[in-house]
Amino acid sequence: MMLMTLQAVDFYSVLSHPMRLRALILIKQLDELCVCELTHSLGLAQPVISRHLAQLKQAGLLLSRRQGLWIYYRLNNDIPNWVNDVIQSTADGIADTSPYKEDRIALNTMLDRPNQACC
Amino acid sequence: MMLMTLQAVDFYSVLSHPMRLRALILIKQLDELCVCELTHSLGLAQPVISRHLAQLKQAGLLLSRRQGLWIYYRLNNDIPNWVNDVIQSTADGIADTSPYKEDRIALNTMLDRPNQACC
DNA sequence: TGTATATATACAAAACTATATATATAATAT
DNA sequence: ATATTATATATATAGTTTTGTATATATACA
Repeated sequence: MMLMTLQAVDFYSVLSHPMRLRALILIKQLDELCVCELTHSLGLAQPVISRHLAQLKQAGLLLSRRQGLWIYYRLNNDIPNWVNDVIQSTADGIADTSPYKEDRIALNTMLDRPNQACC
Repeated sequence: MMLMTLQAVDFYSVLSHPMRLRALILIKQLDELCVCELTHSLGLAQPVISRHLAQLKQAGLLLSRRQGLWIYYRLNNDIPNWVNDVIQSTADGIADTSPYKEDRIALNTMLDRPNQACC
């Protein structure tokens, strides 16, 4: 598998939008989320989140897979080490602050998550 | 000294411009640089670099001091730990690649740097 | 097949960001 | 004082990014 060449400035640019940063932090914590879960957690219209996820994917930070009707997004691990370190430090630094903490809570209060064991 | 409250998304935003990232990486390596040294190294018009430096300073990443006619910019150390880690990882990851490497070379070939011992 | 659901994309409008140019400020030197 | 140099800021313009709305695609299921 070929290592992604990710320019530093493209990395910073793609995370310079509040919703993209929130999506990345949430996905990092939950491993994999579908578009509807992100739409619910972040309170965004569907085309908006789809476009932001497309940008994160195109930058090389996310990968996606389809499962039935749902498309699941997860972190790409095939990124330069320094990018991985930066994402880790950022998540460690901010995941328990607002609005990232509340995004996790919003996800947990989502009633009809696909593929979640009920009760 | 009061710890800077720096929002993650503002941090990513301010580094999402190629010239601001280059300026930060160069300043981190050289400890302190004046506007004319940055103008020379990055090949920018003076008002352009001044405005970018103002943005880095306003975000809390840089501090400045005047010495005679020159204004010197340096890293602010009074930033959240995770921000410091992110800057360190980024610098370690990219400082020896283009165009950051060449920026250092351009600085070294600057003939009339202020306050540099001659020969 | 047709209908429903999840997601993606196109396109125009709105919001935001960066730049060029001119001018202002602040220190120094004569 | 006046002139010079380094830097900062204002303003108009140009360029880029984001959004709302509508539409397209892909799968599931009757």
